[in-house]
Amino acid sequence: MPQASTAKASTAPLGQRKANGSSDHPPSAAASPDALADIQKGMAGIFADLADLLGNPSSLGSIYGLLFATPEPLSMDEIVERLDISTGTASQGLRRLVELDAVVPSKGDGERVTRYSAKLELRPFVSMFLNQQLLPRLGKSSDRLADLERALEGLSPSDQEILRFRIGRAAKWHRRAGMFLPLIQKFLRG
Amino acid sequence: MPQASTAKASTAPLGQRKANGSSDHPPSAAASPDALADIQKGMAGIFADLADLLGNPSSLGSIYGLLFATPEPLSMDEIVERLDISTGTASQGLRRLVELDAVVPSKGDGERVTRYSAKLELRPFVSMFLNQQLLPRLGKSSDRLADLERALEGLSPSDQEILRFRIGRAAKWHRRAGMFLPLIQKFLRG
DNA sequence: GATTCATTTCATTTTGAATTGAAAAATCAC
DNA sequence: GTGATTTTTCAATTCAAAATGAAATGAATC
Repeated sequence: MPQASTAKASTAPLGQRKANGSSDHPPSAAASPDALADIQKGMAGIFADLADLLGNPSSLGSIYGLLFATPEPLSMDEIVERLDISTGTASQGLRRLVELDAVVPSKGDGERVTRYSAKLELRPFVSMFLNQQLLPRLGKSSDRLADLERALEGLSPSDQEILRFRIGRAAKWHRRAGMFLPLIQKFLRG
Repeated sequence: MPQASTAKASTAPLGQRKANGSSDHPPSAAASPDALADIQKGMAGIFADLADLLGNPSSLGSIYGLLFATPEPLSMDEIVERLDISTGTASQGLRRLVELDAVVPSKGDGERVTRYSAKLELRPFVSMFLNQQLLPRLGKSSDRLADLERALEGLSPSDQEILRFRIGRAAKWHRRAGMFLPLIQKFLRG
């Protein structure tokens, strides 16, 4: 993975947060010059890893993580700047996240730019994986196993017995996995 | 899971992703010149995809699939030949599979070569993923979330409130995931 | 010990998904 | 409409992971 990930003290593209000047933060301990930026970076990193784990480009996760940790909606430009990614990556990533219903675009009144904010349920992020990666693949594998079962006929009787048992085992496991997925989905929901 | 490979059509050195060897329809009678080889190829392909899905090199799956569909143990050379992979890949893949307890090596009497056969439970293959990919990563993310929670103190009160809520949400989800994993493990076992 | 074959190691190469970036297209203000 | 700005598209590039293959190592036999 090129960049993103591994939250660290950064190479600084995070930079400024508008408004806020510097006047008000009376709470107890003051930490970084810009604690919010640090948190945003951290979240971007965490979600980048998650995306990667689920087989998605980590940039998807970075963008979502940034939005997740940002109170007000951000424009694509701001995202590009803060994450130090290209416009292409941002554009495609945002499109995908909107499709997944993990991020919401909004265009305020006479505004020219579209701004994006994260939906706060994490489910879309995971469901996306289950529905778009796991399910289709399991389905395809099951079909292929069925094909193999049919191909058994061409074998010698002894091989046929052995292989029938083994293919059956694999098929059974697939079925089992296919039954658990919806269960997991339900669990995520509740 | 690192990559999402989405089965390729061309340049397919590893386990034949598509069944269709050359003549694949005679539903009842003997079809291919070597039906066993076809089934082995098919299994290699299926497990290659599974390995890929779980974030492992697909060669791991190819090897396991081949062994799974082979009645008698195979030597490394035979594996190299049948899957058309390099000795290096075979050596490392076998080592890993043995570590995972998914494959068993054996050296018969005065034999010179080590032969390998697949354990028929599929669990090791999946547990490996859960234990080596998911669990460690979730653990790391949880730690990082805890760090972020601590960093909240540097924020303005309003941001602090918003972010505390959001980080809490992410943390809650992590905890939830952490609880489900063992449950899934148990399910796989039963 | 010397020989032969099996296996591991690891520097190099390949591969392919992710990313870039600049040009094209779309969108909006006026 | 024109001009200015935002967004999308996509060929080219990048880069990390996977695979290669040959040399080094190990193991068994005589």
